Amino acid sequence: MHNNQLLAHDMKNSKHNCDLKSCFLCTLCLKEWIPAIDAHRQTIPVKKGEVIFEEGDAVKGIYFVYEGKVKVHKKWGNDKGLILRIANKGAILGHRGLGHNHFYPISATALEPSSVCFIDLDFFQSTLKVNPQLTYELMMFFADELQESENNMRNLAHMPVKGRIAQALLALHEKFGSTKDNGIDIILSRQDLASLAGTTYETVFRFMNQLTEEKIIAVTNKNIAITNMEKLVLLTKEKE
Amino acid sequence: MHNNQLLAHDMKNSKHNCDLKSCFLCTLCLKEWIPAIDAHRQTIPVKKGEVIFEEGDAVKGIYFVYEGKVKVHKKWGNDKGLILRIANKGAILGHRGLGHNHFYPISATALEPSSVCFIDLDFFQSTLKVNPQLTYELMMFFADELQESENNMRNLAHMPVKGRIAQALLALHEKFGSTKDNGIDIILSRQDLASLAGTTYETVFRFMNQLTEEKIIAVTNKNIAITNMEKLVLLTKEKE
DNA sequence: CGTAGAGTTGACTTTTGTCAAAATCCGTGG
DNA sequence: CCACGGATTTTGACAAAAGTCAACTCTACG
Repeated sequence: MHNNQLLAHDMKNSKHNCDLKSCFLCTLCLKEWIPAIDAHRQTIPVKKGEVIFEEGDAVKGIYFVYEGKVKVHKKWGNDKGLILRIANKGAILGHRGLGHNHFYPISATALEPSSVCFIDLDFFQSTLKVNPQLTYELMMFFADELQESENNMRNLAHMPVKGRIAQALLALHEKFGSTKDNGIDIILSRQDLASLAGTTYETVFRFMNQLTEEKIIAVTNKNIAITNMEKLVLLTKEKE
Repeated sequence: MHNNQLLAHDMKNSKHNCDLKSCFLCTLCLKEWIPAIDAHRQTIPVKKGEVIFEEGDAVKGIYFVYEGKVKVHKKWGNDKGLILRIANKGAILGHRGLGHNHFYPISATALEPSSVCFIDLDFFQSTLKVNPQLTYELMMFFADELQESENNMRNLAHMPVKGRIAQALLALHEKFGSTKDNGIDIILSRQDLASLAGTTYETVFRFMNQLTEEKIIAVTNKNIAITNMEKLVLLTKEKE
């Protein structure tokens, strides 16, 4: 059903009718700029597992997630990595490519079939120039992201793995909400979960088992449900 | 000798004569705004070890470092912590207090006798409003900081302690340069070094010894000199 | 039906943190 | 100038946490 919306978007691009709430840019840009945005926008469908851009690529522009979920991650060696965040519908992507380094410092890979909107850098920067309010909001957004990132840094440095996994699960629950059967509304491989918590596959596996035995979570068919929020929260506090 | 400059600053604040290069705001603000800045600026001397603001404090404004070095850190429990960065002369401080959370997410503590400039939030925000260029630069600055922070995150997650310490030493050398006798131009307690590398006191201690034995660094009177840059760099690459 | 990738498990090693105790440095007041 | 108390430094023994490796199973999917 959102698909229709997207189609409408692409078909008659004379009219700007994307869901305002789902696009950072749209919610903030000037009314008179909207037709220009439509002309410069490119909607790109991405398959599950498809790479949208990769660490080291030259920055060509920025993206917005219209539909689906996209992981933003950094590589480490060839198998390991770290997921910095998961971009949901409406999120901005590739903004780390602003700044003075003109290569993406991170990769973006779709976790599910998704649809992203691409806006080339030149145009985006002109938009920023004519719209200080947008620049201001973007700055605030960066400030918030920086805070979050630094929180995560501290956790990574001092919280034991178990706590980090608990934290990751709580964050996912917070961010993606739950389905009717109370499961977190996202399906992640154990590998991705490991990358999110900054640990290894096997370690995640074992702790997930342990959490299940302790009836803190319940896993049914790849879907994780939190059954004892209090205990999970406690785990993030341990050793504080 | 820079002291004179600061004194001049305070004495006759009708004239704006701080070293432009040493103040983020000054280098970017509008000429006509400068007298207003002077009127709103407050130069504050801080003693070594003195806390400039603390995690959880309400955000009153932002700071610039005129002179000295200030660590920006997050607490964890009552003894441990994590140093996020060390602000040098000219650096902005407390900008993390922008964003939507109106409490500082971090603390700032002077590492040496320093002098900081305080600008209240209201005034700073009005400056941003009349000066989109400043907002833009600030956004870029945030983008850069975010990149750096996320780099550090990955390192914290996957680089072994030895590599992180090596990394920290290299970063310090890069940032603070060296004195004539080739030592890194900053004096840090082992505890601070530990917090910077995200590890414990004793671990830092042992590795510093090891690095000294391997003739990679040399420590004389609290001052650390890198004597074998190549090997140090190698340590940061291990296991990649 | 076979293969690749994800999940499962156990045994083992290494790294790193913790604790505790001694040694040393340093500023202050006598 | 010295003695004192507190902080920092130094060291060792030990424990726990977490990663590595290897093998085996399951499942989806062409």
